[in-house]
Amino acid sequence: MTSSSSAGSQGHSAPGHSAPGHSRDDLPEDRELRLRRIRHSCAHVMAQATRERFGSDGPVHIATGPPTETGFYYDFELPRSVVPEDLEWIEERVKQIIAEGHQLVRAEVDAATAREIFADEPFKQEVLDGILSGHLDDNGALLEGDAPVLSTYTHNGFVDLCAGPHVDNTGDISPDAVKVLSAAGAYWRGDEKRPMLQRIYGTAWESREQLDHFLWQRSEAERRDHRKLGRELDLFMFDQSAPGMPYWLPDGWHVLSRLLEFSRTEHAKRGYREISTPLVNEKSLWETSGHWEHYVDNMFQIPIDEHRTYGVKPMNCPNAMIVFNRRTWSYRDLPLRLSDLDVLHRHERSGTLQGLLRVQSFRQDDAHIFVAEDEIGPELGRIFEIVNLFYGTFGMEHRLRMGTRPTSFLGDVATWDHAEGALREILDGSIGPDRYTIAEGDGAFYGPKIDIIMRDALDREWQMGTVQLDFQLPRRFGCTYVKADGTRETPVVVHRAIYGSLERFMAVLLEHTAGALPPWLSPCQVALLPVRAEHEPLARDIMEELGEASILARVVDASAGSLGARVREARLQRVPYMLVLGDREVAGGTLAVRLREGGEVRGADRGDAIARLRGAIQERHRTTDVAFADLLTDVEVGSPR
RNA sequence: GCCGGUGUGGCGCAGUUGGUAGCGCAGGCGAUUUGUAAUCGCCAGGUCGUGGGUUCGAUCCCCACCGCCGGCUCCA
Repeated sequence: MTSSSSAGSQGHSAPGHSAPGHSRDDLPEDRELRLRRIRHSCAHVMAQATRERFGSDGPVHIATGPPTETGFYYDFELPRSVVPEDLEWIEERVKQIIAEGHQLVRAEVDAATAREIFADEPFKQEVLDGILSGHLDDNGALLEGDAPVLSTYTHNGFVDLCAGPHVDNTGDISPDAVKVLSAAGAYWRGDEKRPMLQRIYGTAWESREQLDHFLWQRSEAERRDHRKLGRELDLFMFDQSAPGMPYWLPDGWHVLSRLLEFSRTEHAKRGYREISTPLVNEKSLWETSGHWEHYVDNMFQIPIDEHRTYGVKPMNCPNAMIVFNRRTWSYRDLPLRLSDLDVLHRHERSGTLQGLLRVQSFRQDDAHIFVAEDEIGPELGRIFEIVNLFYGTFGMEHRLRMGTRPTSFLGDVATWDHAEGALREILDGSIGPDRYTIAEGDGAFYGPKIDIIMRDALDREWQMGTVQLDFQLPRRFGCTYVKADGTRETPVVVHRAIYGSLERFMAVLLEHTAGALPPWLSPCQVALLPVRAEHEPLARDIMEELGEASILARVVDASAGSLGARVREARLQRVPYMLVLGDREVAGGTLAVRLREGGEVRGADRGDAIARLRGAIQERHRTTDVAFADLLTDVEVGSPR
């Protein structure tokens, strides 16, 4: 896990915000275990309450109910849909049962007894099938070794098949630290071909304060939702006629363009050459690439007549192969680095779109590198230098995940082992052995990969950048280069994107910064606020000087409202710097600089202040205070509002 | 695609037990010329997501479709 501070997304005061409810010598693992026990037990209690609630309407079948990172859920097959009143009722009942203080009694049972106890529970029978066959645990995951012991936990007459652990007594749980949150559908065993069950989510903590803190965090997340910020800051929009296809508005497009510009500049320095290729290609290209076989469901198709169909590109790689194949290459030309920032379209199943996080049209800072097999390692090193530069620049928390050979794969094991070894080596060297995870079998079918994972405001994880090794596409397209001995060899292709989808990156960036973008990305970097109309000439004069220093400024005239109103508006728009211009500034020839992150410098030398603004922007500082730190007497760190 | 919810002026929301709708902010106009988070007044703006059905009459009831929200599945 690579992390560092983010621009102003922290530092709010909150109910119970200061280290909720655990002492200093309290080990994190102990706390985790206690929470797991509480939550797991809450799931059982909720299952009992739910059965009571729905029992009169028809049969209730319980499935499984594990603890989660912040709470718990339980899956049921119910005689009718869950409505909000049900959740209220269930929550009250859960609290009641907890308060009654029931023992949770563990019992080990043999298979026949277990079958008997859960005779009316088809899902439990299936769980038993799995456990007894010795292959699956109750989440359906593969197990190693002997079949485990079967155990049940019973409280208040409610029996559940469960390995535990649980609290000893429901009295160990604080009823007012438990809340039933929501209901949603979920497939049995996560398999869309199996029945849809109803899942009820809840959250549970050690204390009321911890619960309040959690709920406060959720409301904060709502405030930082990039969709909301996109509207408020007028960055992007959607229209019903193009679901999941963002319209980038002037300010939003400005930000996105700066991101692209940064990418272009840094890649050009490193030998990447940018290309742009057709948006649509005739179907035969997609047949060659294998997309028509493996990816049609995600492709927009354009039928031209009964003989021809075009496919809108969901990826850039096939066209990169075509570009490569236009001539003969020597080993001296490798690695050949072709970047491509074109728009891609992927048709997604309805119900999966999520603001900018999951869209149907987007662009990637994509590149395809044609490389000789023995050059993979060094090239990966160069890629991770870019990764570190980018993610260091934004200072956003992320983690890396390596995906290894899947069960169904192309090519031979030796090549895979070699590639995985190269990836691992580069990760250990440039990131650190403990700073990435391995997802066994999670690689692409054509090669292993490393993904950059980030979290959104609601703590959901998203794949951002990716680095993938591909041994298959160059083969399918007959790509070759001439080796020193005159023979031909197929190059390996490295697919890589650093931001990943620019749209998704923008979403996460907005949520991490709560809209307070780093000044170098801001569509307006400085707001010039003349106190009265007579100060407007000074404002225009300064704007011109800022313009010469490549600083984006806007004058907000006095006619736009009181100074207070204009300051408020500038803050809501997250403008990084505000210059209030009045009599004092006219008289002294100085500037009063107010910083978005808090703090103000009055009487600053005009030339010096502008130089500092320019420096902060050019150096891509993440917050406004860095460049003025030595001048500030009272710096508050925190996001606006 | 599946489960549940939802759709009223640019945004955030009321509302009509069925008789074609209001509020705040934003916007326009006028007054106010203001030293760091909202100056005051007036005005304008909506075929209540779309298409069917029931009804004398539908924004409200029913059906279908579309979008959006939360999950599941899938994924950058």
